Amino acid sequence: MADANQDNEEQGSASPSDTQSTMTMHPVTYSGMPMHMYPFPPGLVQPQPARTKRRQVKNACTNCQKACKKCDDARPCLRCVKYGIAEECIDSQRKERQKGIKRGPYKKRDGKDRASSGNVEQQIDLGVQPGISIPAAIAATAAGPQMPYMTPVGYPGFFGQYSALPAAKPGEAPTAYPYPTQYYITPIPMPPPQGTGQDGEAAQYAGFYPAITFAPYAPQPYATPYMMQAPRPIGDGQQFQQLPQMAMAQPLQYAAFPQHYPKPPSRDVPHEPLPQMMDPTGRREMRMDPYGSRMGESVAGAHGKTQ
DNA sequence: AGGTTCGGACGATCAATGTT
DNA sequence: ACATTGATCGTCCGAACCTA
Repeated sequence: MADANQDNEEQGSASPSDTQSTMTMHPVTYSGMPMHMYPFPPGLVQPQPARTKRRQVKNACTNCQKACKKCDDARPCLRCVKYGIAEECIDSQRKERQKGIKRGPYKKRDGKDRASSGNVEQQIDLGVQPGISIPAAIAATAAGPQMPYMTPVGYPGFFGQYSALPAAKPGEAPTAYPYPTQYYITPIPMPPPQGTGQDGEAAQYAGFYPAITFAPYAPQPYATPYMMQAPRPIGDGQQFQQLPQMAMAQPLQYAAFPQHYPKPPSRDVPHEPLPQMMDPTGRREMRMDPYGSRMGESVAGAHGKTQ
C-alpha cells in the first residue's frame, strides 16, 4: 500500500523501466525529496537499485510525535520552527522497555554477513550511497567528448535528511544552514592542453578534471545548474566562436541570523514577507524559504494513538 | 491549497538466548 | 564473553479527509 510507494520514492529503487519512461528517477534520494527532482544523466546512474533505509531520529519532539511527522535532532526541530512552536519543542519521553519476556527457539544463522551490511550503513552515513559511485561519477565527468552541447555542470549528489542542527538561540546564528544537506557533484573544468603529451602522444583533454567537488545546495535561483556553453558556429559553420566556458558559482553569502533564519509566521498571524537575500554579485535578489522542509504538514495532530 | 488525522510499514533498541 | 534473535516501542510516510 502506501509504504510501497514510500519505498520507491525514498529509497530510489524504482525499476529501470520507471526510470526510462519518466526520466524523473534520481539514484540518490533523501526523505521528502520531490519525485520529479533532478534526473541524472545515464552516465552517472548505476543500474543497481539503491536501497537506503529510512532514517529515524532517536527521539522525536512531542509535537512531531503527536503529529506522526518527521522530526530532527535539533531543538527546536525544523518542523516546530516552521510552525512557530519552537518553544514547545521538547523531547518526548520514552517508555521503559519491558523485561522478563520469554522468547521462543532461535532459528539457525542463514549465513548473512552482518558485518558487510554494516559497511553499507557506514557508506550511507558518509554520503557514499550505493546509487552512485564516486569512480563512476569521475569516469562520467572525465568523459569530455561525451558531454552534450549544454551540460549541467552541477548534478545533485548525496543527501542527508538534514544537517544536524543545534538549536539556535535568538540572536545567535545557527551553526549549520537550515537546509536539507544537498550537494552537487561538480566536475571541475580544466584549461585546454598546451603542447603534446608524453612520448609524442597527443595530450588528452578531458575537459574536466577527474575530480568531484561538492558544492552546497543553493536555494533558487542558484539551484539552477551552471551550464557549459558549446562553441557557437560562426558563418558557414566551419568556425566556432569561443565562449567563456563556465560561469563559476560565487560563494554563497548568507545574511546573519535571524535575518535568514527568522521565527516563522504563526498560523494566526498574517505572513510577513520572507527575508530578501542578496546575490553575491549584486545582480538580483533572492527569495528563499528559510525552512527547507516540505509543506503540507501539520503542526501537531491529536492522534489518539497510544504510543 | 494547505492543514489535520491516522493506519500501518518500517527502524531502533536491547533483553533473552545461543554459540564459542 | 560475544553473537544473534526477535519482541517491543518509536518514527514517520502518505492517503484521506478537513477547513479556510
